[in-house]
Amino acid sequence: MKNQEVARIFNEIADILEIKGENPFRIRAYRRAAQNIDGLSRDVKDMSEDELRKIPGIGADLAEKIREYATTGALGFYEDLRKEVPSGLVDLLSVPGLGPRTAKMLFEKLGIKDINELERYAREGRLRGLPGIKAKTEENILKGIEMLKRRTGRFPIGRVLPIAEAIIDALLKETDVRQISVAGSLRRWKETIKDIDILAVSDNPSEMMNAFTRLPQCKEVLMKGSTKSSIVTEEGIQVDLRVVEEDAFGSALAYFTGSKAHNIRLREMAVKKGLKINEYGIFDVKTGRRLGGRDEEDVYRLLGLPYIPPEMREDLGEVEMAVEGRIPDLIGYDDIRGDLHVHTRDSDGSHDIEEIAGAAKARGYKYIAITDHSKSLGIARGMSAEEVVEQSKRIKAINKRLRGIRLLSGIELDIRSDGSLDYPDDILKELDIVVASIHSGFRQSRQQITGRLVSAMKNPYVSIIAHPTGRVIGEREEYDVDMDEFLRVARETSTILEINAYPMRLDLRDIYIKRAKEMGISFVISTDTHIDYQLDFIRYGIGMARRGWLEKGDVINTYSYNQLMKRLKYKRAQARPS
DNA sequence: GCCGTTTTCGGCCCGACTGTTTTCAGTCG
Repeated sequence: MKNQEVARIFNEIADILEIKGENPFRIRAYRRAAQNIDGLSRDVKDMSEDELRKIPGIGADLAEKIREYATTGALGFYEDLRKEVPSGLVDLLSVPGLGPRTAKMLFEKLGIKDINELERYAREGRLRGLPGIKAKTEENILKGIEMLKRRTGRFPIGRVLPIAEAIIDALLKETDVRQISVAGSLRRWKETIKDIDILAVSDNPSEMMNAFTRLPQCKEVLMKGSTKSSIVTEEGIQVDLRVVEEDAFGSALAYFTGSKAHNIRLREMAVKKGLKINEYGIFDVKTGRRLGGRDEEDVYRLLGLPYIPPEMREDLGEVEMAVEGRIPDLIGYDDIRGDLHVHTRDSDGSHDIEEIAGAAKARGYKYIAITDHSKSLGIARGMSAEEVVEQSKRIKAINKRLRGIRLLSGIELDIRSDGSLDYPDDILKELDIVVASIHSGFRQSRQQITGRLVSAMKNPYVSIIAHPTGRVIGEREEYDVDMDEFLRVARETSTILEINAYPMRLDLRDIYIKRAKEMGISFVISTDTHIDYQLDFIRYGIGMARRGWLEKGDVINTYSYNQLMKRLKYKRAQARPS
């Protein structure tokens, strides 16, 4: 996928143009284009010039630049630009508090052209005396460099959300909170999170600030003010708490939830309607009168739009959809009726079948599928064909005893590195559900990997492809799937695609979900549970599904048991020669 | 550089904070 490369180059162009002091709107155009390309599910190198120009923020010029890069592997404009500014100088912009104007000035006055030189000059006290720089600024630059050095990057949402919830619980318990909510990318359920934003209404803000900075989770207080404080947790995650007036809670929540690009779109619309939106409310520009802001809905209502759920607020077409009144009715966090990817002690899970069934029933589920590993996965104690047959019989017997929940007998079937499957069809056809997935040969060529997935989907008994891209967030890249071909065959064979809710996977990811949905593909949201509490991971999968704009009907494990069984049989019936 | 119920030029989101200033520039989200 060339998209990430193109996005990186456009961002670097924007950095260089900033240092050069170019037109800020031109710079913004590059950044917006970079962001929209990064969020694209199709590879730009497969897109025609016309298709490229349909991407918001891409006009004739940038479409041509993308094409040049996609076809030649280089971009002349970028290469020329890089000759004008030393590459280390661009890195200076990553120092918090140091922007393009300062970077340029440092280069021109002192010849500083990378972070190491900057640090040396600052330590020696040789920055002070430059225009606008005294001891304090010098100190802040050193602090910024320190922060950069121990910057921990982004954390998977599965690690961050529980921390945020624990903090909110503690604040609810210990202080006089009227309203409280997470905001930021966490509220949008992004797969990775940089910091936690919490927004609250309180009669006693200073009490909140005290309680917040004294939390057991707090390792370091970065700043503490009367309505805004920041701390760092044990895990190295920054948490910001802001207290606002009750009348402005809605507009502040919209503002701090973002995304920035989404907010900009809303404010552009507001300007055209003679309105002004900020974190304090929605105002009539002419009269200065405040029109709303208590509830988040006010913001959208006053713009004449339907409410846009946080998970959609990425400026990836949701504003246009809202204008047309076509915001989808997203799947809800309580809509799942069963988990269709669950392991037991028969392979590498921690519970026996009845225990995990009980845990699922306790969560209100109506069914679960037992999908232990097949034999090729030796390290996970994969089951032989005989063992699967035996397990399937056992499940049928247990089903007769169980009340209130049904078990599907299934398998997580390994797609071997040569593309063959672990069991013959006459075993598979006896199972209720077959979840096929890749666990080996991750580095094979695009052609090989895609070929394996395609041949698995063409098997009439393969119901679902689990974790289709194989990525592990922060650890393992996606393997090289030809997504166009993969989705085409999924559609053609009525194969269901899994959204694996395991927090380190979240696979399929949002951008592919959105595209698959447009093609009319069905999904399942599953946890890949190995121990009972992992059943609760389902919400991360739902968050991802909502980011992919899925509705309840797109997801088969929102169906009743009977509907579900009908859908599972559908593919087998399709494939049968008439 | 993009874009158009203010269409092919002339606009382009909004405010807070900080450190340096004496009215503001730079940076950030």
